[in-house]
Amino acid sequence: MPSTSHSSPLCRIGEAAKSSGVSAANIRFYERQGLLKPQAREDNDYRLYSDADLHRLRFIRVCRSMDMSLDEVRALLDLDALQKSDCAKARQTLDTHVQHVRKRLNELTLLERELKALRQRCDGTDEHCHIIEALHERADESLGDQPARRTGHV
Amino acid sequence: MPSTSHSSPLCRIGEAAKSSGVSAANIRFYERQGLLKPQAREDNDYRLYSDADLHRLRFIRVCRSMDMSLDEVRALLDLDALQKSDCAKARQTLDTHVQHVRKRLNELTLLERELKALRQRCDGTDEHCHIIEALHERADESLGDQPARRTGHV
DNA sequence: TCAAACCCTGAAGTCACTTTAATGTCAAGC
DNA sequence: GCTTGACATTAAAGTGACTTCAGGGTTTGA
Repeated sequence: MPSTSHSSPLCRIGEAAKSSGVSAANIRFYERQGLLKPQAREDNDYRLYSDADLHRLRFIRVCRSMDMSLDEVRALLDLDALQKSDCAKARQTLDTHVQHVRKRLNELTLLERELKALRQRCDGTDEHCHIIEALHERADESLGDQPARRTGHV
Repeated sequence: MPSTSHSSPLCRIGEAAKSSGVSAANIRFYERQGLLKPQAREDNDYRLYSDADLHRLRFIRVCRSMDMSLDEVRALLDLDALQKSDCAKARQTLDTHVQHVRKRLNELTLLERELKALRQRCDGTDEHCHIIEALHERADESLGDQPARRTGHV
């Protein structure tokens, strides 16, 4: 039992995981990353989370669900802790992030168009596979152009 | 007079990198992953790539630029090597991939909308930062809903 | 009493790379 | 002959955001 006192709503990591939608392993990971510390530990070293902790955890999850990097989330949390609510910085963080998302969105839109075109070249009516064929053609075409690599982010 | 000898024009890794847009370190990485082997080695152990190798490398790059995983690329290369041109499997690989891309595209479209809305809540005219405020609200709202995690792919 | 379900830690695995470190090769210039 | 610099080699570690595993300890309920 975490605590017999009804006025302290502390919960263990499993409960925290369930209520936040973040896995226990992930919560521990966030702790190692310095994003979240349980308010207390039981005698047996079990982590105990307060409502404020759970809120912070959900805050992190909301940001992550918006594809912000942990560094961006950290920035917002720190900003928030300053209590100054430095609006300019928060807006900048968000603007930068929106740009990332938009860039990736454009890339994917173009990509979907390409894949659709590629897919249409082979509808099964032909003996020969035009998809692999088309990829070979592209490999030949791409003799001189740019790398066009992914960032891994967004 | 053009040479009648059909000696293949082999190049070293730096040249291969330049001509394919894939970094030398990345080419070595692909080799470790079993995707590409240089046709030969010099006496000093320098890798030597043939035109066919370079084509294969560009094939890989084209697939990667379409966000296929290395496993998907491997599948296509293997399929191609079978010479059977198993169209059904190629189509399946592509269809699965298209689905990934589309899913991610939808996610990002919704995300952009959310971020725009979030961004609009704070235009600097107010003292208090509504962005962080809004994130806190969302954290409160999200008490009961699903994790909504990313796959890391696409 | 005992098994299932929970918790702990540290370490390794994932993906697609990049970076670093330490070493080897080779042509050009002094 | 010697140095400089651009290339090449390897193994190993770092990246981000986690997950999974190994090997324990603790709690809970039948």
